[in-house]
Amino acid sequence: MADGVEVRHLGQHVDQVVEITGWVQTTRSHGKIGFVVVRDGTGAVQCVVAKKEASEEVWQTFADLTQETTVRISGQVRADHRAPGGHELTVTALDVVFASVDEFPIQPKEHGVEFLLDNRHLWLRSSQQRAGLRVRDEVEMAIHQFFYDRDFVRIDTPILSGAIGESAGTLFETDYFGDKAYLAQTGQLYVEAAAAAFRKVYCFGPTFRAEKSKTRRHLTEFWMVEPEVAFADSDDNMRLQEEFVSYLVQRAVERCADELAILERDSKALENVKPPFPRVSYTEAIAFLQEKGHDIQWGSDLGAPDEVAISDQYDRPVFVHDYPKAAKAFYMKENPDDPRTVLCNDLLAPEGYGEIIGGSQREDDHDRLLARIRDEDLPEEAYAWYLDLRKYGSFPHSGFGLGVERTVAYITGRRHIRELIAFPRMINRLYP
RNA sequence: UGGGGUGUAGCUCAACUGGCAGAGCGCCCGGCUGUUAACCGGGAGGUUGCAGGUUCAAGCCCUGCCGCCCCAGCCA
Repeated sequence: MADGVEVRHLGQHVDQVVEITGWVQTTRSHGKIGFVVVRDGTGAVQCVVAKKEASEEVWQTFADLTQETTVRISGQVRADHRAPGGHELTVTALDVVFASVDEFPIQPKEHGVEFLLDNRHLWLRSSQQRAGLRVRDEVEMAIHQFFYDRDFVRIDTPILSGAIGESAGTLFETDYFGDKAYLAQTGQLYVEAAAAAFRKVYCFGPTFRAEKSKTRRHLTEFWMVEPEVAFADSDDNMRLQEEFVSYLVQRAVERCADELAILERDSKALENVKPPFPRVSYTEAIAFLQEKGHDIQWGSDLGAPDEVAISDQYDRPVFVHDYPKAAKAFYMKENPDDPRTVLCNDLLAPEGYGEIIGGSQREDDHDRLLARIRDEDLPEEAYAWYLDLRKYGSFPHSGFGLGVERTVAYITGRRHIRELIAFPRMINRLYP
């Protein structure tokens, strides 16, 4: 088994006889010549069986193949322009490793979304799904590389916690030895603590929101990367974000050209994604939207159509910064130049992908933070340790959270973020 | 939660004004030596989401319920 060849390396074995293992993607039979396309996880190759040249046994095995049968094939590698991928295999031996005992549900044709999600465990084998998840893998590797290269320390934050986070109504509750525990909806508060230990830190992991959202931009379980930097202000924070997002996008463009082609993503739309990104204050954004006829007043949060109208003005992601205090979380630092607002930013991706980052400078003053916790009626005891960070050598610091699925959806041009996670969790989907 | 849409064969969809429930793909059988979601001929495959109602007659009309999709809100 170990001496087999991966399909992606077939070009190095032209005219040699090699063995491959994989799954039957399609078969086409013509009476005395047959074609079987085999996918091995690294690529797909067309294998040719000619009745005149193959043994009776090989011919009969070929005739019985069905979609997704697991096979082991030996054959001679030939360069042939008629074959997808440029190479094909002239079959000399063909063995069924495991039969595909029923009709494979997912056929090479259109299917409905519900059916595909019910069969997500099988849908993963499709070329566009494979391509999307490959880009995700590249982006995740790029995330770690970016921060490792800049001396950030990765901190793995807890998934189970007491009541702590942004707003209580959207937490998944679970039993914890007779007490209530909640699934994390952010690692931010914990990386704030770690920032005083390592200066530059980030966490990366799943996060859970019990929001009853039913949009193409929401999952109940999604992955988020959250850097936190000591002695960084809001402007430093936005500079880090534009450098970070540009790095992720360019990494995918450079290293996932094949995948983006399979996804029919025009990478020209991504080539402009380089610093600096445009910056629009919330107050400027409201003026712009009112001029465009949107029904919106200073003080209310931006809705999805508002965000689209703003991001449509630019060829790369755009920052909207310094939102009204009331529209944002309790831990954000008040803007000294305009106390109605806090030092924060969203990063809006182009083409209607919406908010891929939310970030802010954190409130570093103990008494102001305590006042905000009381204003919002949050359980003070649960935040005692968080307030401690402002008692023992407080420090200016900023950070942000980037949603992995939204970012990869934007990069790949997929409409719905549920395709960019292997097993999406949504309000009405816990299977498979 | 609100607005809009939708539910028919394993899958994707048709079925005129209420009048015999159909096609393509997949599957099975047969044919074909260069196919690219091959093609040609034949076959099997149905509680039209569920429960009521109107009617000589309901996939189609009415009422209720359920599922799903899209949009909005919430957010990354």
